[in-house]
Amino acid sequence: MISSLEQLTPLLSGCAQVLSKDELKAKLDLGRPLRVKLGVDPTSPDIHLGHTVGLTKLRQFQELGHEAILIIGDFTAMIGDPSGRSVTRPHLSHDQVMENAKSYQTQAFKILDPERTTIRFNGEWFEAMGFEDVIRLNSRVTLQQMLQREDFRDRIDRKLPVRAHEIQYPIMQGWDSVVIRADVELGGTDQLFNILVGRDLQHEEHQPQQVAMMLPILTGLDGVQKMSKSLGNAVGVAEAPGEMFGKLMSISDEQMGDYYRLLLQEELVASMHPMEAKKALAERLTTRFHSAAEARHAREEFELRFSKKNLIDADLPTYVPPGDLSMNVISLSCAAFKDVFGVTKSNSEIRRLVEGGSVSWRGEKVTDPKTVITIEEPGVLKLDRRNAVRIG
RNA sequence: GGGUAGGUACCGAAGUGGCCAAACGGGGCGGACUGUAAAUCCGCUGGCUUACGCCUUCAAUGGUUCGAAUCCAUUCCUGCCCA
Repeated sequence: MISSLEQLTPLLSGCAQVLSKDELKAKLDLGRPLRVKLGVDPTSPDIHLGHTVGLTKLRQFQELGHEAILIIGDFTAMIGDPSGRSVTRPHLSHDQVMENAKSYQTQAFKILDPERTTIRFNGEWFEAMGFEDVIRLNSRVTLQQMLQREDFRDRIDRKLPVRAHEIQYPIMQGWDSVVIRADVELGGTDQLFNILVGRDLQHEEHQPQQVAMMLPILTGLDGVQKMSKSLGNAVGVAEAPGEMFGKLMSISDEQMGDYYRLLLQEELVASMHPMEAKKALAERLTTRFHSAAEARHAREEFELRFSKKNLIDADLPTYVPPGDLSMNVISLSCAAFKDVFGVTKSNSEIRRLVEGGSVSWRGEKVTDPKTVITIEEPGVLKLDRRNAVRIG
């Protein structure tokens, strides 16, 4: 194992905050592999780029010879982390959670080294707890402590409900640290409070306290909010290469620096044209989760379709209408959306698209919803900003 | 348990008997412009219908009325104050 000082620099890079660096240094000086914890709640079946920030840091620890402990919060997922939320999360059933957990693991191993990863489900210890144990655990913290949290504060100020179970979340996350005797816990900056509760509980249990390592939060495609599947602004690691590339091309220039730093672990070259920088980013990330060839292809397709606006030569899905060769634009579009993209849109929705000038047939805009399209020979039907199909 | 203020579309928020599919703002979608960036401008934003129009929606259920998001009753939910 390389010296603690040599490890310290790469480990600290990219961190938003570390409590404390001295403690981390001291732990590294112990000369043994550290137990590094990262918790994820499988609230949806897919991991997105936001998750990969922490996973990548964890991978870095692994490469330096430390022990990665990935906590799958099968139990905590049912409660939902109130961090950064202004509303109570919906409950998930345990079955749903376990289903999600499965794909989470496989996707997490796109980044982590499976050989050197310990996976623990926190249901393992929480399910075994009786009410008495829960009460005893709760007696370790004060309500005032829990209410210090900004998101609770905020909700109280805004006169929104805060459910009693929500304040359990930090306690549970903290207890995970006690159970696995974590040396370090990784998390986004919004996890600060939860991670500190872990330290408190470890102290109560007469354990050495974990170091809190906070990574910056990756913003989603909207450029404002934290990347999250439920906000619909996420790029999933299992998404198709073309999807992934395209989504990454839609991030704002302001976000690019963060994306470079947090996902590629390097600095954005300021002199680069933003569009080129973005294409490079998209291609590299697509390569990471797919392959260089697929990423290359995604880029070429993107340039063809969106930069050159050449839909004719683009690699579009084909839709063959079942019977009629003459169809109303709306019916045709509706069927294409459904059969090709699996998206069900109402006729009204499609009429709006048509009237809004989004739909075109063989390069000609169709703005009259009454238009009947006659398919004499194959052609391209553009549906909206990003979707088009070849008909015939 | 008592008092009190509330529950309106994705969110915030008007509306308090007909002119309400419901103002306004945000968000979202589409268009123009572009680099699927930002900014700006324009349009759309319950469903069905070529259309006249019809249907479902203002926490839930029942009622009053020619007519209800609006009035009444009951129920459920939330905030605040008191105990």
